[in-house]
Amino acid sequence: MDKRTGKGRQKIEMKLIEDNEAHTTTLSKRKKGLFKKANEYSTLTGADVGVVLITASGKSHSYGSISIEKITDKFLELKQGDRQSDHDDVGKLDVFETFEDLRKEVQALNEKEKERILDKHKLEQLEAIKLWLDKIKKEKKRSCSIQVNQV
Amino acid sequence: MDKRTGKGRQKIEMKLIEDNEAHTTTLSKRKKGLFKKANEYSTLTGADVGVVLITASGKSHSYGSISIEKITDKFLELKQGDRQSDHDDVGKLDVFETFEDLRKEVQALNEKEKERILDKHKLEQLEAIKLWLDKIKKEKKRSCSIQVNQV
DNA sequence: CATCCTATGTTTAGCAT
DNA sequence: GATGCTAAACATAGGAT
Repeated sequence: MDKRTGKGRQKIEMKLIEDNEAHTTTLSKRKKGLFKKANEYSTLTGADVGVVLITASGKSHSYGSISIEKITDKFLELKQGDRQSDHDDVGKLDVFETFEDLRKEVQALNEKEKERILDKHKLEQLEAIKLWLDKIKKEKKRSCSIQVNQV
Repeated sequence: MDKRTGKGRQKIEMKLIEDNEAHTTTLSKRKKGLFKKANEYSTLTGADVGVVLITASGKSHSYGSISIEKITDKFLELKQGDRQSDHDDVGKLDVFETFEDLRKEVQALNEKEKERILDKHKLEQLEAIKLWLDKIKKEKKRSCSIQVNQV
């Protein structure tokens, strides 16, 4: 057979694709590629890396540079004892820090002078929540995923 | 400077590299790329995907993706104020208990510049990571079969 | 530190086995 | 399903800003 008939990689739409037979291979390849990237990152940096996939059908698959249990334990441990929040040295979004900040602010609002503390900054934050909710309401379709970059 | 002097991507050895300044950017890029792959996989398959990195220095970074429906459901559920629920992490209930009250005040002051400080992205991240953690906890509770590939 | 750029290494969509 | 192939899409090392 002519080996030159390959069409080469095609661009695909970044949205939910049916897990039909035609796509099964592609998805399998991507999972493999994802785990490979995780492994490479671990190798290059020496970091412990864990990847967990929970499929729509409820099956879970994971990759761990050590065991995924150890990864999750470590992670939860870090989160639990995390008050100092010094887990971000590459400028990524610190979700927990953000959350803690937000929570503290809200508690402060509850206990103290709401009007005073409810300054422009916090208003904008809350406004963002509102905007997000509105946005979600509009987006009825799934195919969207949420990203998290944490500490 | 001549823009055409770029050397292009070079092949690197797949081994631990020192996290010196020269490599910091590269590693940061790889982390970003890894998370992007995870996001793409989630988008294409609809699976929930979580990635955790724990660096040698003990700092953690993570990515998580969850379907927009789950995010929405969870968020609305939290908004309703289920105090008895066990998804008890870092006091998020406090946040949502006061959310409605605060939101009203926000609405009253609706004419502020909207997207500047805490963008909705961060909140999405916040919710997603917490949901993922909840999911992991549940998995651990049920002793659900998480497949592990040790390397 | 983030981001842009280039050139090139790597991944992978679509087919076929 | 896994593997092999091609070629286009994509990721990224090195360097500059």
